[in-house]
Amino acid sequence: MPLDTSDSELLAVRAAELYYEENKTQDEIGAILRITRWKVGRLLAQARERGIIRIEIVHPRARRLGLERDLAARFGLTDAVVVPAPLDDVELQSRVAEAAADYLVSMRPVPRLLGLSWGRTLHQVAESLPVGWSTGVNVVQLNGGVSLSKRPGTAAATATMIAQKAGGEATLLPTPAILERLETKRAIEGDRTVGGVIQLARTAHAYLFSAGPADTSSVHVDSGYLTADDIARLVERGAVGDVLGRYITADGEIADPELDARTLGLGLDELRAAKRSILAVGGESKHAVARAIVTHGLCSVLVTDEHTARFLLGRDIDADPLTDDTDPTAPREDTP
Amino acid sequence: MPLDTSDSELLAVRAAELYYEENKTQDEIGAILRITRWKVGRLLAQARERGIIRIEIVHPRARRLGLERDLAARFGLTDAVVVPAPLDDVELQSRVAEAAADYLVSMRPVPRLLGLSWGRTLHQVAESLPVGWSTGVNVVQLNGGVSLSKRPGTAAATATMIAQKAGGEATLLPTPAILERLETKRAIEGDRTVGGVIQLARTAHAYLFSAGPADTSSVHVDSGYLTADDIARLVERGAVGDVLGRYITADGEIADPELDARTLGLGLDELRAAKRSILAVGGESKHAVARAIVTHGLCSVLVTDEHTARFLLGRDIDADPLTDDTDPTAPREDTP
DNA sequence: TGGCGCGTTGCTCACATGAGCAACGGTCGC
DNA sequence: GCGACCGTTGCTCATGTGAGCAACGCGCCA
Repeated sequence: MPLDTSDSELLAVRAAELYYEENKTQDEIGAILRITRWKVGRLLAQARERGIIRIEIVHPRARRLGLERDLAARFGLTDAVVVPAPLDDVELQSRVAEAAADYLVSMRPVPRLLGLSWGRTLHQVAESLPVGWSTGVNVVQLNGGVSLSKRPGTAAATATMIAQKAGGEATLLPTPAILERLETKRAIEGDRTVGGVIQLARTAHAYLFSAGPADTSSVHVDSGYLTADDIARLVERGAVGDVLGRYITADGEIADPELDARTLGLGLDELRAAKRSILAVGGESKHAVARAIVTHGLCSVLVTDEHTARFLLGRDIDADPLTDDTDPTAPREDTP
Repeated sequence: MPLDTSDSELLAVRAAELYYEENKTQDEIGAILRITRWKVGRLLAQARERGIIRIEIVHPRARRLGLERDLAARFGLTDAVVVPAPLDDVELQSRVAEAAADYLVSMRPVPRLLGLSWGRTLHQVAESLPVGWSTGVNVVQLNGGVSLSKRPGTAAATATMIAQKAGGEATLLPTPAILERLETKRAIEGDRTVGGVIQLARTAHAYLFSAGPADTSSVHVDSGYLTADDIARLVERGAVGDVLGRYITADGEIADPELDARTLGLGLDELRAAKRSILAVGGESKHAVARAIVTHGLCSVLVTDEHTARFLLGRDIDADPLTDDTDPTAPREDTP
């Protein structure tokens, strides 16, 4: 039992109880504890510092502003959105998606043309967006997304849903994500319609995309573009995951240039050059690819979960959430 | 997704984050969220009401003032002390003991003579008391406590330790708790010394006692006064536990008058008549006996844990700790 | 169309609170 | 024993905040 602290600490606890649980004024507390109201104020300040008083915001849409600030500062992001991690992994995905949807809704200036990738996460974003989330926002797909096997058309559905809900038009890229032969890819690319879509994608005001892990749970394996063997080969080459269907290494480089050449859609450099590129990614399996993306400037806005955020910042699971330096030296833009 | 609430609720969450995590002023938050500062204040009030903002005092010596107030009101107690329940049961015991010690220290007017029972809990109370916790407080034992088997002398040690630490004298009752034969008990009681101690006990300014469950974990079984069979018989007669060595039923009556007649020490009626009788009891096994005591006026001050408190109030484990009606219609005495 | 009632909004004002400052008291080295 | 120093205390004052109130908009029904 720490004797030196117990004096003021116990008093601080009593003061905190009376202040926060009993809604008494500091003056009243002073009268009860027989100390001056200024001392009460100081005790409360101490209690807050020492973490005796824990204030938590319990809500599915809550965010972690401290982590957001840290992420933005560390990786030079325009913005970051961090949602508290729920226990459930499925819940986590949908919270990230919801947060991304919120971000889209409140984004200013409103992007007249939104470039869109596809995948599980983005489909959830589309579902989370309210009807009429904006007016006249058009959508263009950034990479091919005709599914070869299960769930045909989700890529197209995602894009059209987002556009529809904002009263806009969706321009689809109705091609495979990865072609078997380079010639085929070049030929399709050369097609005026397809070429036009990619050209249009380059003019988008904002990009919204996700990322996939380099493992067999990847949507590319699901869709039949890649086999488990292909993934294993990519991992050998250092791939950590994919962005717009392009597999990258931890260094942010293309893992397999040959494969990449057969991948249809916007290139990584074009993504990197974009002013507003929003990455929505959550879950432990995507930590590595998320790190590759943020450390190499492939996104300007990051929407993610608390665990991923801590991973990216180097302080893993633990780290007291209360020890967030509320130092206003790094003021950020408002993101209401 | 609740659409009607999301408007103000989401806004409230954002406001709460900025207010509690970022230490922004309501005015600043208003500027960020583009609402007036009054609306911010109202949103925060709403968030607090709805339990979106959870404020918790994380400290071993923390207390639950809301429950204390409720207990005092419900059972007509002079005072109540409720400590938050830790996961560990051993920890719980020592927290209750610590709280009882705190209560003793700050009790006003200082009792010049303190009547004392004995047991595991009270021994911990004695240990928790700081040296010099008061000046010149004498202690008198309330019931016999010579252990027949293990841990001889703890009863005496408890009393002397409490007295010593306050620079006072301890008057012991060096007799068995329960006698085998009624005649023996009467004979001992008739002894001038023993009779004098009991007489002295009747003049104590305050009583501090605990309670034991009516099961084989009872200190009476440990000490060899009762056998497991005895306990079983008592339970059959409706016993829920013991106070000052006397087993009582849920109705607050003596479970076995014959046994009780052989039990040495202060009687229950004398305890009930006392102005300041402090019961320190914690743990699930003692819920029943605690209820018997508080519902039948056998104590005027209750020191216990959160679970027991909720049990006594009828709202078991659950019950949102934030939904404590902070209605100041039942003002209580100060217990700094 | 015009009252009526209800919830919401922006305001005034009084009170609660935190920052900053001077005075105090205890401790240490000389 | 004496003065410098550091942490603590009680204060002033500016700012932050909540209660209470009038005005407003809105839906409802006559």
